[in-house]
Amino acid sequence: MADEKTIKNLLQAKGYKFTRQRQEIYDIFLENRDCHMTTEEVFLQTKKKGLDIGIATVYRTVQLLEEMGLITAITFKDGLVRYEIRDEEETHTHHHVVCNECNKVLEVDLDLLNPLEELIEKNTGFHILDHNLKFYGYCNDCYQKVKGADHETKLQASGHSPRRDG
Amino acid sequence: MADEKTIKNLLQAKGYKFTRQRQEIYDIFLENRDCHMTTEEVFLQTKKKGLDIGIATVYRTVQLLEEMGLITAITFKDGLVRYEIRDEEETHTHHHVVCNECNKVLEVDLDLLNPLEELIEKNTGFHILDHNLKFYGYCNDCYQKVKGADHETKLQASGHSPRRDG
DNA sequence: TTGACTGCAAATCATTTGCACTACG
DNA sequence: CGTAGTGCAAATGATTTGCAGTCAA
Repeated sequence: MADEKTIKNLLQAKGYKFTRQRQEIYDIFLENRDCHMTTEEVFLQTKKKGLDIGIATVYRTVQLLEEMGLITAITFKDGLVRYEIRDEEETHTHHHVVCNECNKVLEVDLDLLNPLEELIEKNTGFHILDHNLKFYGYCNDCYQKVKGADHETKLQASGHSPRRDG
Repeated sequence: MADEKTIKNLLQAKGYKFTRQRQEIYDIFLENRDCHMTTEEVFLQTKKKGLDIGIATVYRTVQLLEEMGLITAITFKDGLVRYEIRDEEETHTHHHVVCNECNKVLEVDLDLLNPLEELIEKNTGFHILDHNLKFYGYCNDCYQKVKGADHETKLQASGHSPRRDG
């Protein structure tokens, strides 16, 4: 029971205190397994559930959970940091496919990078711990639209929605 | 001469005006082929060269250059957007290896994702245009240091330097 | 009891924008 | 000339932080 992996135990094992807020925020990640949420979105979830947590606490907790390895941060081209629950085993084979137009995110699970890491270690002298692979393009829906509107490339005041890389 | 790929021609071909500032900023990228610069850093380069360009213009120009495909944006775990010159041919096989400790960035050039994109397209219905692969770990120097200081994991006020993902 | 945790509001940092001015075409 | 581009300073948006009050251990 003491070594059961509840956030309570995990927090206490690292010398942190277990609080109502930390439990509630972690729950939100558990309840949203397939979502990539910004801190703001996590905060909105707490509101929706009628929980009373300040946004500063959400920021602090989300950082703490990431530091503890319970969630993972990702940044897509819109530049916002998003978080998702981290599955120990799956982590290394879990990649993202992102639509440049609507920002929809799909996940793919393929193991192809592990052997590669060895090669990189040999070539660079780096001690590789992790990797991060994202594919960008258009989802089927958006591709249909974009394909049509492709003549006469935008001139000046184009709506640059998706920008930064990730 | 008219179809030579100078920024002047490239800009004008897209209906943009050619200005001193745009030339000078693009030059900075040409002169810093192996660097991944934040907009701030590009701005500092202009200062160092005694050029007179406002930071807002640097932001605007860097976005323009990215939109035109002349430079590429990348975000590592520190959350800052960085840019580097884009080499048409190399782009698709150009990946980054980043040190979690000192943020040093190495580049590796390996073609292993192109065949994979087809597979992803088939499985997801996405129309893939690009991908982005980063490896994180410790460079040899930092690994030596970290290896030693590994007992007694940080308790509370730990210095969380590298954070967000990319 | 007491120091870690929280909430708020103010502060900070990167980036964007409004507007008057400048200069490319 | 007319409009896109520029520079400045103010505005914005995301995230962080100082501090006084709260609560877990």
